[in-house]
Amino acid sequence: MIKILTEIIKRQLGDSDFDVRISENPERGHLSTNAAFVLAKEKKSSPMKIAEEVRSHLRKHAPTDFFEKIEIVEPGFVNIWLTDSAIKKEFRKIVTSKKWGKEGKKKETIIVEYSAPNIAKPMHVGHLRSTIIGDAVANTLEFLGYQAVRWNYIGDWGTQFGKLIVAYKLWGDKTKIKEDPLRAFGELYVKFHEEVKTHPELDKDGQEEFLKLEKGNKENRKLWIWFKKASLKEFAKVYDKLGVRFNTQIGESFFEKELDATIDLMVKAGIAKESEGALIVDLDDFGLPPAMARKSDGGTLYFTRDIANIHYRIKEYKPSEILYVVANEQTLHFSQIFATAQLLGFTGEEKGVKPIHVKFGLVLGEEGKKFSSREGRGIGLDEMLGASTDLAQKILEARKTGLKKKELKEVVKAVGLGAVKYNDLSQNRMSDIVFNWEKMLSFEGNSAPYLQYTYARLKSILRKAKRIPKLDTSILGESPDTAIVIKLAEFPSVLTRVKESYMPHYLANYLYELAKEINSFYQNEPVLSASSKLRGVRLNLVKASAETLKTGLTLLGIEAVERM
RNA sequence: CUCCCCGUAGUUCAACGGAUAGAACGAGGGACUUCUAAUCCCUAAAUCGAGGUUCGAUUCCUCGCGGGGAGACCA
Repeated sequence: MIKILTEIIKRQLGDSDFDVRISENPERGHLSTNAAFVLAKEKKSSPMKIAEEVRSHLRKHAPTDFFEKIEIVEPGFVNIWLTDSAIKKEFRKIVTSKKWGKEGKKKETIIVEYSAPNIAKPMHVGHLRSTIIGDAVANTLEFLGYQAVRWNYIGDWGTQFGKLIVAYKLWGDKTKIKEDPLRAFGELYVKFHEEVKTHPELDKDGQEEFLKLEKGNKENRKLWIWFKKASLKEFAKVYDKLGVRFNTQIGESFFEKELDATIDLMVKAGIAKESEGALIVDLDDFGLPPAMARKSDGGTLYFTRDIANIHYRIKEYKPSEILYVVANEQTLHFSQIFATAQLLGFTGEEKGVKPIHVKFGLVLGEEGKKFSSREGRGIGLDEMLGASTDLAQKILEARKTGLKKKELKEVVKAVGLGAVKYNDLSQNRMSDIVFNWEKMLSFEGNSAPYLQYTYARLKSILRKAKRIPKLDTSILGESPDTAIVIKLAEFPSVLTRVKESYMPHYLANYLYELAKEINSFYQNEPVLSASSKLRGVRLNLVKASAETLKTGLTLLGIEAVERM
């Protein structure tokens, strides 16, 4: 409905960045738009005049019997009242659609790189952000019909492995690694960086060991394979717990063979030059510091591999967009990658590929400082999930839900995990998150358990109703009922917004608003005991709301539970 | 020194250039014989500062201030 009106205005008056939204106040109708202001600025005309045009175009091109009233308010707002019949029709559309908001298959492929842990370091809350944001983005893209390539770009190459090899040779403990590889690697990593402070020559040793690894040294190669295998196994467990999946886990090492060719490409294109023994790409024209493609000892860097990577991705998948769901701190790196890719002719207007850094703020410790894996600080994922599920367990047991053991376990898992995910996804991804146990473990108010609880309550009503009658809108109730229909009608445009901005918190916020409205609704308006016709309408309303909540939660990677 | 992100109730966050700046937690008050009180209803409480652009600025621009991050041989 919102999309239809937006389309009409766009077709008649121009494709600009205005919006049609639900009015905040019933005095301003059901819907309102700022189109007149936006278009007036472009056409250098007066908003009031354009508003008149908007009104007449809407009247002419919308389905018949759609508007009750279209009002123009100084200095150019357009407020729309829909007819009962238009609202009923929309309601019918929502109820009869197989999955409300889902769109048909599209041809575009979009690569989403997310999670991307380093095998020499344990995952921490920072990786968690990338993983859940990326997962939510990829889910939404697929729901909207795009081909999403879920890519876990494993950090399995680079000087860090030289360092790890040095550390292992000096202090490594085989049995410890076998017991808990990620913890053991983490400890070695921390130890190395501690020792470097007093023995700076270790850094050089690390670089040498990495160079040996790059050149194919057998012993280092063997160690590296062992480290990688052990880590991947642990990662798989984590992803399983999180309920996250990928299409590919191709990591940095995959591009090892292509690095010479990539460097060649840069040299031939005339964008790489020698400097102090290293090879650098000058990016002055982009206002960026130069990027290093090859170290003075001949070793390669993250930058080199990412260039090879973007080249490969474009050739292999012909994507329309490549999303890098990576923390804010790497902004400079991606600016350099994107600039270089453009210089090499991989991307650009006419190529049809848009690389996008979907960046997000850091997770800061409770004291507001960065978690540093070099110093071994930070909160582990297990610790977080553990605390969260423990609390869910405690609350559920106290509630005497009568759930069977097996079901209880599943609900505990869904609630515990959901709370952690939602805590992250409900916030604008740009801002830093100050890690806060109290907030993360808040199962009230704006939280995943609130949404899950709302869903469970709605399902409970539906269960008690036994049968959901076919929708008969002849008496769609007044304001509280129609307000919810209109809220449901907003869902598709929310998804569009998530796609355009890659901000899943718009969806989280929408679900919260919807849940609040429907909660308030059934608190005040009887469903089961309403007169038979109204009961039918309301049951359908409850059903549609429940389904939309479930769809939205699923897109966020959060499970909806039937009872809790 | 340069660049990037952020700055909104006591706290943690919303507000896609729009109309009266919304929530949650916390504080105070109220609602379970009635579809699960992880709920609902009510009250108090905020835009870092100074300029500018605009019919209209929390939002855009400039300059400050404060916090976080990044700045060639890590990723």
